[in-house]
Amino acid sequence: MKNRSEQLVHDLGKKIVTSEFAPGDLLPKVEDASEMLKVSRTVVREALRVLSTMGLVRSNQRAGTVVLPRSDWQWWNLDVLTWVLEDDKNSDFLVHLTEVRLGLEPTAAALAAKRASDHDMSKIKHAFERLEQSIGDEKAWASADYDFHESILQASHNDLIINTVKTLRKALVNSREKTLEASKNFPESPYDSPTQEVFKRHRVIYDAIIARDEELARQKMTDLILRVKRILEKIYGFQD
Amino acid sequence: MKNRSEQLVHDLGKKIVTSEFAPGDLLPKVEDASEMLKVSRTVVREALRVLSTMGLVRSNQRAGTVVLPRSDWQWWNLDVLTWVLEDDKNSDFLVHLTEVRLGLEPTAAALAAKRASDHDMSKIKHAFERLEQSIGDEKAWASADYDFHESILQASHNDLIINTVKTLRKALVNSREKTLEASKNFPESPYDSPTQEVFKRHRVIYDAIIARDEELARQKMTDLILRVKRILEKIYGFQD
DNA sequence: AATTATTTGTCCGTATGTATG
DNA sequence: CCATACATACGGACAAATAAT
Repeated sequence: MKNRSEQLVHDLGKKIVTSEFAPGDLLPKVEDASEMLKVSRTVVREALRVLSTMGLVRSNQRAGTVVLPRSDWQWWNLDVLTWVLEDDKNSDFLVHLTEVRLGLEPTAAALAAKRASDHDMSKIKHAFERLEQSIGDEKAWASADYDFHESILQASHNDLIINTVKTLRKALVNSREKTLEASKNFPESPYDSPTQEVFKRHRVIYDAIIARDEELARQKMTDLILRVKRILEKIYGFQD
Repeated sequence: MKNRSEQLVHDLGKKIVTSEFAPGDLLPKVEDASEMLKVSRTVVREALRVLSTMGLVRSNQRAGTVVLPRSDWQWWNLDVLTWVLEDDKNSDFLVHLTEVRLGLEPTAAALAAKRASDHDMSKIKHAFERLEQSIGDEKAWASADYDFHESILQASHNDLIINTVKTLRKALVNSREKTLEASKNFPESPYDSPTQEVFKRHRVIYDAIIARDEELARQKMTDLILRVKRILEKIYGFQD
C-alpha cells in the first residue's frame, strides 16, 4: 500500500464489499472522515473519487456520499474482485466466476486454434512441454499450468478477453490460500494437482490447438473448466 | 459532465485512448496542467486518481505520471469502453467485443434456461410478446429487443455476467450512431432490423428457454450473435 | 417560492516524501 | 550526501448545488 488515499480506498472499499457499509448507506462526510482517520480532506476526497470510479459509491452535493447497489460495482476491477473473493459470504460467487471462465476461456482456446501465429504456437508448445515435465511436482505444475493457459490466451489475439481472464486469474491467485483452505477436506482440489489424469486433459487441448481444430479446442477447454465447476458446486453445495 | 475533475478525466482519458498520449508518454506535471487548464491542482490530482483507477496512467513520485500500455487498461469501465468504441482506429475492436458476447451471452441463455424462476419466465414471455408486436416498427423493435435480451440476462442469475453484458450493451448504444453510419452502405445492419426472419431467430431462443433446453438455448443465441459477427467482419474487412 | 443549512466542489499557500542524478 | 524534481499531504477559505424548512 503506497500512499494514504490508497490505504483509505482499501479500508472503505473492503467495508463496502463485506457490507459493513450496505448499499444505500451514507458514508461519513469528508470533514468527519478526515478528522476521524487523521488524514487530510484531500486524502479522503481522492479516496472517494477512486471508490466512485470503482462504482462502489456516488457523491452528491448536499446529500453526501452513498454506497451504490451491487449491480453498479465494477466487478472487473482487480481490487473489487479480490475483496469479493476474500469475503466468505460470497461463496457462490466462485461458481459465478467459473461460469464466466466457462464462457470466455473455451472461446479463447477456439480463437487461439484459429489465429495463433508460428511464434504463438512455439510458445504454447514450450509451455506444454514444461507442463509434462512438472507432473508430480505441485509447485512447478502450478507455475507451468499458469503459463500454459497464458500462452493460449495470448494466442487468441483478443485484447479484451486476454485482459478479462488475466484479471480473473490474478484475483483467484490473490485469494487462493483461503480457497485451498476451504477445499482441503475434499478429495479433489479445484486447482489442478499434477496427476497424469489432469495432464491428459491438457494434452487434448494442446493437440486440438496444434491441429487448429477450433471446435475441439473449445470443447476440451470446456471440459477442463466444467470439472472445476463441479468440484466447486460440491464444496459449496451450490445448486439448481 | 458534472464537475471539473470529471471533465478533465474525459479530456485526458479520451486523448489517451485515441493515442494522442501514447503508452510511455509522460503527462504534464500537476502544477503545469493546473495552470494550463485553468483549474486547481486539486482538480488535476483527483482526475489523475480516477485515470489511475481506470488503469490508463500510473503516478510515480519524482518520475511523474506516465501513460500505461493498453494491456493495463480497465476495459470494462464504461467510459473507457465508450471512448475506445468511439475511436475510429479501433474498428476491429467491435469484432473483439462481439467475440466476448459470443462467449458470454450464449452462456447466459443456457443459465437462464436452467435457473429462470416463474417470475423470470413470465418477464421473458412478456418481452417476447412485445417483440412479436414490434415487427416492422424499427423504433419499437429496438426497445423490445433490448428488453428481451435483458430479461434473459437477468434470468441467468449470474451478477458478474449480467453486469458485464450490460456494460457492453450500454457502450454499444453510446456509440451506436457512429456504427450505424459505418454500416448504412451495407445491406444488413449489425443491429437487428425488425423483419420476420430476424424475429424467427428470437423465437427459437425463446422456445428453447421455455423448454428449459440449455444446450439449445446456448446454440441459438450463438447463431444470433454469430450473424452479427459475420456482418461486422464483412463491413470492416476483418479476417483470419 | 424563497431562504437557509449542509455537504461536496474548488482554490491555493505551504510543507513533506521519495526517487534520481 | 546533497540538490533537484516531482508527487503527496495538509488545512483554511470560499463557491456551488440541493435537500429541507
